[in-house]
Amino acid sequence: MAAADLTTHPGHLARRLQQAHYLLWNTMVSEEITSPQFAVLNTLVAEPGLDQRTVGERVGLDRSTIAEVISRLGRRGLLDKVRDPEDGRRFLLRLTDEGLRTHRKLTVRTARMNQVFLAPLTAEERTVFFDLIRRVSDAAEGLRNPGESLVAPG
Amino acid sequence: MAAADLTTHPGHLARRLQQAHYLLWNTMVSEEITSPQFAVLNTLVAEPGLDQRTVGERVGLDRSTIAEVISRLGRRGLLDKVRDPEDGRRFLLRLTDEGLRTHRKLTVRTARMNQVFLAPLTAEERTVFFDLIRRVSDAAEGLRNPGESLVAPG
DNA sequence: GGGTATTGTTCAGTGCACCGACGAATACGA
DNA sequence: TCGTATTCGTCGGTGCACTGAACAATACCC
Repeated sequence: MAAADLTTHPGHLARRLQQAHYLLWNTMVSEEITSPQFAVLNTLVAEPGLDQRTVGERVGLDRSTIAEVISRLGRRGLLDKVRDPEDGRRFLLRLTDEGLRTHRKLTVRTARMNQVFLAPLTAEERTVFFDLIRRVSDAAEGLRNPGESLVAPG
Repeated sequence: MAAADLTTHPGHLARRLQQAHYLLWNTMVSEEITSPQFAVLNTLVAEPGLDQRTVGERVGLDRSTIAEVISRLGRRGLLDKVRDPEDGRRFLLRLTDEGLRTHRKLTVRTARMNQVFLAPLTAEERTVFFDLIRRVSDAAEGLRNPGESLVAPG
């Protein structure tokens, strides 16, 4: 059987896109704080006091991964975890002052980086770019829990 | 400072897209062979006897990562490494019969998976989707080695 | 109120992905 | 030809990402 052309394989393209982003992030935004870590900071700016699982849901990370990311942010002193007094299973998360400062600083740099990253595209193309990726991702995500947002199951 | 909207951040979208793909791959293609591993098999079908670094270049992986991927494929008996008699630094890579069989089987499944993954998009949208992602990735990759493919430096 | 189910977190295991440093082999230049 | 530079592969370290299993706390139902 002949070899396939990887440039028409969305998975391959998705990986390359993420690598390209990773690279640019490292040079233009931060070598310490990663993009997923920034996503967590950003979520906690919008909604302070969320529990760990919900933060993971917001940024699209599973339980194990979000636990590690949060542990790193905690070690760096960017957020605090406290047990929820109303539900002993949860930890409530809140940014420290240092965490807020870091978020503010990185927000500026991230905006600059996105400009560079998207520079090859026109304004209309960027809109299409976002729309197409979101539609594909959402559809695949929907295949994960069949019937999740449909009528109540049997 | 207000929190940013992650749905307009290409890095966040790229990560989500790759996760969605990873998920679908796992359920529709293989739980043992991953997408990067398939990319390596595919490259060696097209160009048997490549050395490790070149394979990495073809699929977009750095030396460390490609070494691990190839080591796993070797452990599974899907490829062989032999020292290049003409250049003792290199290992030449070649698929085993088992590797060829695996590639053939996964090629079929991968095509099916891509159909499902891209189902939300029309034929024209898929073309645009590929084009936009490639342009952004290529441009970012180009920022990595400034002047690499330009006129001779200095 | 007590047993069962669910939920939040953690842990172990696997795999991708990067960087920087190292050793071995080769290529090049004085 | 000899020394330096480059190149290929490896190794150690960090971080993301998933699964499955374990554990504790809570919720629910008889």
